[in-house]
Parts: sequence; C-alpha cells; structure tokens
Amino acid sequence: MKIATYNVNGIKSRLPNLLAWLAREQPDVACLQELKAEDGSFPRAQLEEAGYGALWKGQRSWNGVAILARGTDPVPVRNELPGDPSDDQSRYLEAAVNGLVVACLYLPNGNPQPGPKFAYKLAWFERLITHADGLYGSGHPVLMCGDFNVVPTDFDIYNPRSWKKDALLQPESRACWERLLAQGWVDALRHQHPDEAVFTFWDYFRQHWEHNSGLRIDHLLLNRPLAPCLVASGVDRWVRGETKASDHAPTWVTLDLARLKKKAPARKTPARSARQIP
DNA sequence: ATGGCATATCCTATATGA
Repeated sequence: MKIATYNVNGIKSRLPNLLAWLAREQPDVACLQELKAEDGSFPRAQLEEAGYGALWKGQRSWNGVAILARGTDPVPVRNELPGDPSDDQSRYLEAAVNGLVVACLYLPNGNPQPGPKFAYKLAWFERLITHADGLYGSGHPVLMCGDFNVVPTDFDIYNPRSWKKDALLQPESRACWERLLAQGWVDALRHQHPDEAVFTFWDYFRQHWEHNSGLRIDHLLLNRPLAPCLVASGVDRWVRGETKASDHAPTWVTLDLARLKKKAPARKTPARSARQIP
C-alpha cells in the first residue's frame, strides 16, 4: 500500500499534473494540501474518473486539504483540528481508509516572524501536539502526514544560511516538531534514509530546482502499531521537473499491512477512541 | 535588506506562500 502527501499549490491550476502523477504512480492514498479553492470547485468528477474517491475541505484562495483513496471512499473522521473553534482555516482532515487512520494536515507557514502569523503557527502546532497524542495511543494504526512547514534540522535544507530567519527553521518551530516526535512517531523518510539529504520542496526562485536547492518540509509519521509495516519511502521528484509543477513534490511511504499485529480485544466502539470526542 | 516566481482574487494591483 502506497500513501503519499502532496502540496499541489492550487488544485485548479495543478489538475493535469495531479492526474498525470496519479496515473503513473497509482498511490492508494493521496493527501493533498493547498487546494486554494472553494469546495464547489473541487474536481470530484475528474478524480473519480481517475479511480479515486475523495474527501476535501476547501477555502477560497488559501489553504484547503483533501484525502484521495484509490477504488474506495475515505470514511470521514473529522475535518478540523480540535482546540480552537474560532479557527476557520481549512488545514486538517482525518479519515479511515482500509483499516488505517489517515491524518492530512497543512501546518501554517508562520512568516514573517516574529508576528501574529508566527504566533498562529505555534498555537496551531500546540493543538496538533495535543491531538496527535490521542491519535498515537488510540490503538489504531495511524499515519499522519502533510506539509508541516518545518525543516527539522539543518541537514534537511541545502543551505540554512539564507533561511536562518525564516519561520520554517526557527528553534520554536523545531522544538514543537521534536515534542511531536517524542510521542513516539516514526519520521518515515528520515528513519529510512538517515544519511541522505532528502528534499520535498524547491522554491520557484533562482533555479533552485535545477540546482537541487531544496528543503524537507513534507513529512509522513507512523505511530507504534503502524511502524513495523514500513517497507519503503521516497519522493517522486520527477513531478517537480514537469512543466507547470507545484513547488512541492509528492512524498510517500509503502506499507505492508499484513504485518499489523493482531488487535487487542475489541473495545465496545473502537472508532470512538480514534475520534476522541471530548 | 531585497527580490527572485507562482497562484489566487475584489485582476493592469495586491496578498500569500516558503
């Protein structure tokens, strides 16, 4: 089973690229970020034509997330990150697919920092840490992925010098990332490629793609029950080299779900623990 | 310190991204 995360940077402009990628790589699950489109503009029919069921949460102009599943419909669990009813930005989706809980997120960029946008980023991260703690221990296999807008270490960027003041590299952002991982999550790409510079984003400026001046900011995290299933991981870099490409490339894991341990005795309502209804 | 490029919308200008 292949699961990918892909920041499309505008699903209306990116639809041909998205369809080409789906056709060639055939991910079983695709988590998308930055739809930059309202719900009514989501290309449901074209994706269905391509063999994918979908859940999405759009927003005019900015943000927007979706979960695609090949040959099936993802089962919705929640469409917002708990913890702040006043937050109206579409940045979180959670669904069940083939017995797996999949969380798709688009963490705030946070620039410029310091300032209100950076404060929002950190506050959102705190809510994520709280929610992720419950997901981690839910007893279900969970994969949490998306554009985290965090460069975890200086090894995850071509050269940190010109990015030192960027929100993606700030100690506060990285401290949140570390606290999240301290819950036990496995950072799939880094776990499998400990000595390799892996990039998932190359900005549009100064031929950064041509020079492979990239950042690793799109991540896939596995909780304890799911971790033994991890087989492979990588980045579909060819997608970034296409014409009219997003500045992000799809990042993926393959899982062998046959390795899932037998479930502990079933609870009365197993789904509730994943939903974490207050 | 700034801008380079791309996408979006209230579109020949501005906000946002990373």
